[in-house]
Amino acid sequence: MNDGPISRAAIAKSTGLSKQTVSEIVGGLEDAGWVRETGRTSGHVGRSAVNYEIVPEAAYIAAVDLGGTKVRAVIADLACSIHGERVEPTDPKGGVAVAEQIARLCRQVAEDESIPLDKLALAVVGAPGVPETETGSIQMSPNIGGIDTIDFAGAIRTSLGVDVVLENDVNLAVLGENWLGLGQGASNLAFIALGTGIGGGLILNGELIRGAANSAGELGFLPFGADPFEAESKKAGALERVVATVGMKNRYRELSGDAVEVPEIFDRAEQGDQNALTVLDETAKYLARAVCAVCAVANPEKVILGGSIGERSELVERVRALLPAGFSRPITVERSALGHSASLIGAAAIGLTQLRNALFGAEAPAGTIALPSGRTVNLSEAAQ
Amino acid sequence: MNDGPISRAAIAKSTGLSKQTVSEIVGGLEDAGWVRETGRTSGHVGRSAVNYEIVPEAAYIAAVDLGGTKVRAVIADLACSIHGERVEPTDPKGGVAVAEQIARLCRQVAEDESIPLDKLALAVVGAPGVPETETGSIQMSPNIGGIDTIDFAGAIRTSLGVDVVLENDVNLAVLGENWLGLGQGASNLAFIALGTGIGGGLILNGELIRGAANSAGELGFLPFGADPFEAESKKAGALERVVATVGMKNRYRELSGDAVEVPEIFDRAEQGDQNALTVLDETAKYLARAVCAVCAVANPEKVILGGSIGERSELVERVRALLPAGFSRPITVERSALGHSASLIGAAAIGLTQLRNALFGAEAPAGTIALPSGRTVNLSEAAQ
DNA sequence: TCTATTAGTTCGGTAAGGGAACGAATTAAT
DNA sequence: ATTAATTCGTTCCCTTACCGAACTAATAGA
Repeated sequence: MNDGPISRAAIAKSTGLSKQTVSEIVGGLEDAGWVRETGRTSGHVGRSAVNYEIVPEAAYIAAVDLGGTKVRAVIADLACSIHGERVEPTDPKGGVAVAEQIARLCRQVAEDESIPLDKLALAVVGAPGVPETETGSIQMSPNIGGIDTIDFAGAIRTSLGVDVVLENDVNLAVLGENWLGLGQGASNLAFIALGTGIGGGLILNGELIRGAANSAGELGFLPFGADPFEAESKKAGALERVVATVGMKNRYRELSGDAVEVPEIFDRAEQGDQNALTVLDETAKYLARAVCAVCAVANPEKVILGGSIGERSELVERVRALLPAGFSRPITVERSALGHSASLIGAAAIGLTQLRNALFGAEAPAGTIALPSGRTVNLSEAAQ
Repeated sequence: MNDGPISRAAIAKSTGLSKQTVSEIVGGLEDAGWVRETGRTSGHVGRSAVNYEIVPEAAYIAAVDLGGTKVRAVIADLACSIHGERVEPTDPKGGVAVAEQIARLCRQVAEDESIPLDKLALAVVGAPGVPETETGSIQMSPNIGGIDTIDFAGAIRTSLGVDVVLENDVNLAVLGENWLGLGQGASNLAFIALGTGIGGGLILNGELIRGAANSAGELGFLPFGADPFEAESKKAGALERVVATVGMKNRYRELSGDAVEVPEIFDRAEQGDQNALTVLDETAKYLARAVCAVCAVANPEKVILGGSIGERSELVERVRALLPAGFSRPITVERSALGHSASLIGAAAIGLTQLRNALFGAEAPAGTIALPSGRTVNLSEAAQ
């Protein structure tokens, strides 16, 4: 379904439904307040047509990106436009305190934008880790305390009064890129996020892949980098040990003796520091191998790199240069277009898809997005 | 849908359809000859019910397993029973000759079993390599000559006169294991076949994963084993170079000086040959890493090992022993229950699913199987 | 003003299925 | 043997979702 003013005749043409069926459906939606008239066509031969548009303020969803350091919340309307935004440092108390912080942020954004809370249909919360649907908790999320032992989704739900969906942030990122980023139209897409850790999000056959235990895309456990059968690798993941923040810092200290943060390593590399360049080269090599692994297993059309480290063009270019040597078929690698907003946009994608499927007929299976891509400019603009 | 004699009332209960709807549908199928009455229930309180069963001989599909050395063809009826089997060495002329061989084998099996050819609805052909839907050819299949440049599917189709579906053999194997093997009920399942090469088949979200270019599961290109960015790895695949038949033979020759075949290596290992044991240990380690890689990316519920090398319990046990050291969550690894028949059974699964969906309503998306698992004993028996 | 063209409605019809009532057949209890 | 309880299967009518054809309405351009 495409958005924007559209006449019933045009809907009939594009959907293949007959004119009177479309008239009936549109009539129903109009009576229910979901769509409204918005002027008429003119200019071409023949009778002018009445145009309809979705009533943006008919329903809203909240999209939340919960990170180890920051929480970010926005509200999106039915027409897929963003309204307002709030960012705060993540409450260090963790657990219920974070749940309440998220609920409060959503309420505040709604108030900022004069959106009545009862029009809020759903909140989608993205976070690092493995959300457990049964318990409502989030496992394996070391940077946010106490959310692995409580019904985190339930706590937000109780405080905010709307349904809550939890999803892994990298999974959301791949949905975001699929909707508004560089993966548009791809039904087989991978997103690899490299930052504090390394994680992957996968869309295959047009659907988000979560795996049997919601832990598909745990690329940190790819069996190379460090020795995969060593005790330390069992905890941290063989690849994650060497390729993510800690691994890069360690490696640079090994080479240079300096204990510096990752952005500093990038800066020094730019200034020609040989040790920093070595670290980047090595990291790129590992990242390239991770890309190869994902392609060997899943064969996506495109791999998008993101995360605070993975989105650095220094790395993306190095990876691009390495890949032709390692794989028989060419692999398309892109730098994330949405940056750190990919997850937030993905959260909006899930929420809006669910909402719109409920209204306009649920043709799409869960984990698939079918949203208009044209008019959602302000979401893309919100990206950076 | 479950098979076996079943009353209309029971169908109504299990499908949720109303009784009269079921009566209408069953009536239609009976008129068309797809189902028939088969006695009545008795024993419990209440009126006795008329039972219906599928008419097995109403339609058939052919399942073909095309390998580098042998072609195997069977025919399955609508009730999922196997009828007849023929095996032949693969025609070394390759190309059209093989297509005609397959068509002839199918005709012969049909004749053996007095099955009229016009009841044959479909032939599903599994082969190593990457089938191209657009051209009907099979790419990357070095052991069977000339099938990458012709319309192989079309050639079979022309000669046999029925629709032909080509599918990768490992993809079929995972479908086979999902239907009648050790992966029953799993909607996230992986099959890794290790033999001449190494390949993986993946079912995620209940659907077969083919990837963007039909080459998901090309595990030979996993970036470890040999140096992944070396020229040789680009052709053969870094992992395939060291883990499959040729790699094992080379490694054993390196260690011992003897150029022997793989089964001989296994025999010598059993007799305590230290070099042979080393080769097995190393191969197991690589295989375990491949399992880890698949689990890190796709997180299947279970990984099934097969192929002439991968199905050896010596390897399966070694892999099982290694895995707990390499992965945070336990990974379930099984030895293929269906052995070299997994692909054939998968081919039957695809064919029968397609056939039955066409008849009984196509609720299931492509790449999903929804077949009865109980009564298909003779297919499982045909396995070894 | 007339005409081609496009928009939208009215009217009837079809396919898939549901709900309720009811007759038919069967076992179990009296 | 009769009756009650239970289950099977049908009949009748309803709803939902859709389509096709004919028709009316509006508009640009000749």
